Amino acid sequence: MRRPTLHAVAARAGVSKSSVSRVINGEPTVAPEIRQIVLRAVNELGYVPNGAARNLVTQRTNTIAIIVSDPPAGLVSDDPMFAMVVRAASRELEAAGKQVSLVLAGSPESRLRVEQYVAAGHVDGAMLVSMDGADPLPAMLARTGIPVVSHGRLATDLMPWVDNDNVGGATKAVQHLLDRGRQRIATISGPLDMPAAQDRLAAYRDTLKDTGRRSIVALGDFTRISGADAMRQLLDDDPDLDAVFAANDLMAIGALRTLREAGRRVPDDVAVVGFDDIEAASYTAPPLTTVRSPMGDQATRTVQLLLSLFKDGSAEPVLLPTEVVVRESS
Amino acid sequence: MRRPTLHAVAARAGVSKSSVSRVINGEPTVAPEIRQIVLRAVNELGYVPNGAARNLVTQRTNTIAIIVSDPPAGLVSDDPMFAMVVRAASRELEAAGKQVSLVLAGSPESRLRVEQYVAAGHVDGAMLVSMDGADPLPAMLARTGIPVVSHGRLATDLMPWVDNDNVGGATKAVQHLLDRGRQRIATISGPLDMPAAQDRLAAYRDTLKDTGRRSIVALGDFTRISGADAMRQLLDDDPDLDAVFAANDLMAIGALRTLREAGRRVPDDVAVVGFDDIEAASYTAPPLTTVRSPMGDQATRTVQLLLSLFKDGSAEPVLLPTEVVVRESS
DNA sequence: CTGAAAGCGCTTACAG
DNA sequence: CTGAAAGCGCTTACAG
Repeated sequence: MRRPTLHAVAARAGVSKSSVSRVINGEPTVAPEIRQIVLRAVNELGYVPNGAARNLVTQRTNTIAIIVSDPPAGLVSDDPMFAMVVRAASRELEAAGKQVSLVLAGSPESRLRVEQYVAAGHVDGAMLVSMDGADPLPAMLARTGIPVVSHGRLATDLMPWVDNDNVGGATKAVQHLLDRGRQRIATISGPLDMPAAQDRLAAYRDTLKDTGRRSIVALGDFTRISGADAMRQLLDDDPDLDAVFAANDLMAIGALRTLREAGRRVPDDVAVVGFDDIEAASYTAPPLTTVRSPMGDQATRTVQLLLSLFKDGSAEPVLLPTEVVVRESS
Repeated sequence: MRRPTLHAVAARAGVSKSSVSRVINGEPTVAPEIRQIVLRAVNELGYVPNGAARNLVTQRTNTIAIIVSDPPAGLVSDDPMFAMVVRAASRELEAAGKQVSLVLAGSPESRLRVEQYVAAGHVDGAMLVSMDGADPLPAMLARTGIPVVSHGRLATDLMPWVDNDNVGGATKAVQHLLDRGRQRIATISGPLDMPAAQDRLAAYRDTLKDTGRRSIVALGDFTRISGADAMRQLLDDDPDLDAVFAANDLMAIGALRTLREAGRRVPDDVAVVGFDDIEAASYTAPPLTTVRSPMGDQATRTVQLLLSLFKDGSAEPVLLPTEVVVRESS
């Protein structure tokens, strides 16, 4: 059995399709008795308007794409931040009556698919998540002309974004370690093609330089295992280090495991500070000192930015303040 | 500037719309020279077919909904399993040329929205994630007549599903603790309206009963904090317990924290076993013994099940084998 | 306030 | 192999 159409409802109610359409869309210029009759017919037939037909004629889809730049290795989507972002954004979009289309753009081919998808008019706007500096996707999407925002600062000035104050947060983290009297403070950096990693590393370097200390840097990719590996390398390079600032909590968790295996006590021998304040940070042994963005949901704000873009046609980037949450690891 | 239409391409190429359509859709019955001309016009104009128009006429959308039953508290989406499921499913669907529509259905209102959304023909099929036994959504969706599968066994027989062998896995976990010589084995259960939690608890009870031991049960909701709380309660109830089987890794992580705070050594005083083998299980102190489904991606299989449903019209439930991964916590 | 008509941008029998 | 025509199911000026 086919689904009933507007035509069927009109026939049953004995009115024109125009009137049915008006009732369905809640237009005020409909006589109460007609509204009644139509609503009854709608209920009796279980009518639901066809989405494709509606999209075609209104030229809108009420759908927003969440486009996540997830490398083949799945670095991004294994991060608890990914789930938080997707959830918070979904909620906010649902509250605004929008549908969510999730697109994981990993390979170059899938990037092409994304472009086609957007160009086909499937979505009214898009939110980019976790784009690295070299990614061609932001430029592609900006070219399509639909409203786009980025969750996370972009290297280029293609669209408004919402980000944590990475520089401020990392500065506070390193300052905290200095305040604790730590002398040899190392860092585990994120992948340097990502602005967040760049900012956190730069802040680390600058803060140490102000005190005349030298930087001790190992490179990770924001995963636990990379943090563990980087920590091992740092201990090799400088066995006397007494503190490490990891550019995110996952790498800090990896570093904690390496320190435990190496017999270093935390925080007695080595203090550890992370970044993000994911839920797991409260459950490490010892619980992890880290940097949190207290304004809460960057993702929620990103969605709001997108919505304001629809309303006002333009929007300014947003930088959310960050703060150190001191626990027992430092 | 409007986007170019099929009509514009036809005009530029000097052929009919039919021919352009055939070229776009790769139909073989097109003369090579016409194909050339059309493709050139497509490129010159940057033509991309309008998705809504296509959906309307073909009565298909090439879109699959991933519908996640996420309670207001966000229990599900904070779970690393959520991210894994979404990622694996997205990949598999993309490989099959499908778009992904992500729907988080928490409140009763949003369930209604989901029904409308599906009834509006926005998706060709759906994959349900983490439905509890009382959820009306599966029945709703089964009624719509579109192909639907469930990631996780359903209490009712409404659609095919893919699940881990929860009973087998939990049985092996408890057996493992018995083999280690543990005498008083407690469990932290998941929420009992979820089939996975029911199965794991039942298997725990049955395995212990076979040895004449009594069950020691505390209730959690699959979150870390609930595991921590439940562990505290278990220690109150039975200070002499020497092992605990948590129904998922997150609760096991919470239990580890409580044990640490209570001064119990793991595994010397209390052995701990989890379930799922999430990445974090390798990073706890000590690393967590847990149950893994080695066939890997339940989500990938669920998508494959859905695709086979499209092809064959029917499909059988799939149960994936599980195995214990022994680490240092037991 | 209501209805007939046009049109959104495609695909797909049907003739030729 | 190609094109003219119908039609997918809606919304929206336009008359009345």
